[in-house]
Amino acid sequence: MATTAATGGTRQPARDRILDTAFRLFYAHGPRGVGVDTVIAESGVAKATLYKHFPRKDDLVLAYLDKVDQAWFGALRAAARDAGDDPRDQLVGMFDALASACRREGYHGCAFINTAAESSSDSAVHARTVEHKNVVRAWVTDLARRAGAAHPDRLARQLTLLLDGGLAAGVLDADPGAPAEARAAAEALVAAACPATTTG
Amino acid sequence: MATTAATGGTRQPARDRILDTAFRLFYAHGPRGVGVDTVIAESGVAKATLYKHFPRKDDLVLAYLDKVDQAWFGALRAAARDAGDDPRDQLVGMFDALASACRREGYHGCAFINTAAESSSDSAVHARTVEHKNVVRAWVTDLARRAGAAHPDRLARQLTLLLDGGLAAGVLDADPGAPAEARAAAEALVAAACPATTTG
DNA sequence: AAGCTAACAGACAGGTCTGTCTACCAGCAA
DNA sequence: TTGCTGGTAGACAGACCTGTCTGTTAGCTT
Repeated sequence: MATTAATGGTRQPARDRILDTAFRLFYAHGPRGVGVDTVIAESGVAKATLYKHFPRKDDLVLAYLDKVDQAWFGALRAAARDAGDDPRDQLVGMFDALASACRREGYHGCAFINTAAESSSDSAVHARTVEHKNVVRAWVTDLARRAGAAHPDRLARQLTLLLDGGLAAGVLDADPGAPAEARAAAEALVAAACPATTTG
Repeated sequence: MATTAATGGTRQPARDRILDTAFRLFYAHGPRGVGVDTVIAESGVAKATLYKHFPRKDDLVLAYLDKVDQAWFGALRAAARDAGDDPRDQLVGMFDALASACRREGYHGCAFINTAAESSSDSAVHARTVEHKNVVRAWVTDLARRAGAAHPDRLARQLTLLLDGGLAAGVLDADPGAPAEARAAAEALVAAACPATTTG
């Protein structure tokens, strides 16, 4: 009857179980749509334990956003890396991360945008969202610079607009038209902004 | 002390007052972030009156979305019309509606995306959002066809992606970089997709 | 064996939410 | 006068929310 061995062996630490559960529930219903009690019940944790690791619900929400940041930014970099060595291909290749995200069961759009939508503009959530988007855009800008874009910051802005638009549109229809067209548009914009130097 | 003449003359009908208040509050905080009691207090209406016109809160939310649809779609068409007679200019000109929306005090992103984010995928809100986006995209597709685009549906998809991306990004930074760059990207995509026939 | 840490279990307070209900009132038409 | 329509005012039920608190237990270290 030992609780820590109930599932047969070493269980995940309580903090990880809380965060994993919050990640799943918050993404599906929005942080405001999930009560702390539900997180507690589904993660099999005591209330005091949750409030020990995350004194306010907002702390849990921020930790959730950090987890999302790692996952999404990681997926973007992986997709770019898989596209080859040419930075121009990488700029287009990162849209593969968008396509596979939209395909995923239970896809519900950009967690940052969704969470920021239910928060005021001076909240910590809003600030964290701005920061996330800036980090991603800075990375894309660097890629655009290495791709030889005339105005790397402008190209990066355009591509991240397409990315955000694709994240939003991916919720609304099941057909993969949006991500595919986002990638096509990115190809056109990259081609127009980056003079081809290596191949004709 | 006559209540109907308290503001000095004929007051707006109760239904309009409710809807106007809901529009303002729902957009600012999200429907889930605004209680029915707040709408009642701020619109100066009795609870029974609100529930007479909108039996469920969800009915009020849908009416709110319809109001948003009229406003936003109307602004898009007006911006396109103001851009001149050439459909290619109109495709780019509609991005002026995005820019002025983002500039507006209290801008908080796309009401449809924000509301859908806090609703489940089988909700009426979700369906209404899909419908709205489809109507707008159909209109853009028609514009693209008249602009002589090789693939009007593809161009329309790309442009609406930029539009949605711009709506999302406009919440996050105050500087007008996003809408301006969305317009610039639209120009490039339109130019690439529509062969110039009238001018050289 | 003793003590510490981390977790479990769950009651509780105080507030907010939606939606229903009773009771009253003003204006208008028959 | 009578009755209808549309509105006001606000109590109420029942559920749910966050956050606090008391008490217990398992495992590790010394």
